[in-house]
Amino acid sequence: MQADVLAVLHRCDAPMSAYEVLDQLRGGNPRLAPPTIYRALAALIERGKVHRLESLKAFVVCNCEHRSHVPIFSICKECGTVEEAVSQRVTSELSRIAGQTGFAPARHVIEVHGQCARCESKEALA
Amino acid sequence: MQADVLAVLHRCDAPMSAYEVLDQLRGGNPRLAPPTIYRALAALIERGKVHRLESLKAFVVCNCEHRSHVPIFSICKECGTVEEAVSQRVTSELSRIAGQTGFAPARHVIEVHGQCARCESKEALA
DNA sequence: CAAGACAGGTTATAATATAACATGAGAATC
DNA sequence: GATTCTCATGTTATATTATAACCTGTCTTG
Repeated sequence: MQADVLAVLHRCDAPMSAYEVLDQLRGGNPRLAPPTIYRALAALIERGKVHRLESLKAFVVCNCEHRSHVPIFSICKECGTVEEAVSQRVTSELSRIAGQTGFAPARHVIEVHGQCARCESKEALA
Repeated sequence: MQADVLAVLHRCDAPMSAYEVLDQLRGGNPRLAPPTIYRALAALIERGKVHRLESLKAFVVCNCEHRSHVPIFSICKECGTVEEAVSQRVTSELSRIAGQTGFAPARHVIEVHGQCARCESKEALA
C-alpha cells in the first residue's frame, strides 16, 4: 500500500491531498477507505519518503537524497509546484535563535509561498 | 466580533483552535456559528493581529510589535506554549535560496517543534 | 496446528473549514 | 423622510481533512 501511494504521488508530481490519492487508488480497488491511505502516508513520512505540506494540507514525495535534513519548501501560488531545498545556514540560525531561550528543536516546518520564475515571466508577458 | 475573538485568544495565551474560540464565545451568545469565527480570524490575520499555526491548525495572538515581519514560532510539544521570534538572517537566507531559482517569496511559514527550556528541566528532574 | 503479530478493511465519527444565501443596522444619497 | 447601499453577522448546509475503534485474514514461528 505504501508503494501504491508513493507511485500515485510520483505520477502527479505536485502536492496531493490524502483524498486525491484515495480517489486515484480507488480505480483499482473500490473498497479503499481513508484510514488505509492515512496509515500509508504516516509510514512514508516516518521513513522520510514523503512530506506533509502543513500549509496546504497536502503531501509530496521527498526528492531529496539526504537522509536527515530540514526541508525548505517553495510553493508557487499560481501553478502549485513545489521545490524542496536545504540550507545549513537556515537550520543553524534557527537553532541559534532557539538556543537563546533554551528551546530544543526537534522538527522544522519551513514553507515559503510565492511565485515561481516560470509564472512570473508568464505574468510579465500578459 | 474581531475584538471578542482577540480577547479570548489573549486570555488563553496559548494556541486555540477556531472551535475552542467558538466555545468560549458561545457562553454569551448561543447562536454563534463557525463562519462568524472564521471571518473574524481571517480579518485579524489580515491585519497582522493573529497568526495561524499551520502545523497545529490553531491560532495565536501576535505579540510582536513589528509591523511587517516574518515570525518564527517555537512550539513546545510538552506544554504547548508558543514563542514568537524574528530573524533577519533567516529571512534573508530564505530569500537568497529562493532567488537561486527565481522564486519570489510572498509569505513564510516557519514553525519549530521541540521542547522548551522549562519542560526540559522538568524532565531532567524526573 | 496454535498463538502472535501485523497490514489492511470497515464503520463511524471527530475536527476543521467554507459555500451560499438571508437579515438587519447604519451611512449615504436623494 | 424614504431609498438604497454597504457591510458585518446570522443561518443552513455541506465540504474537507483526519482519526478512533474494532474486525478479518494472512503469514510467521514455535
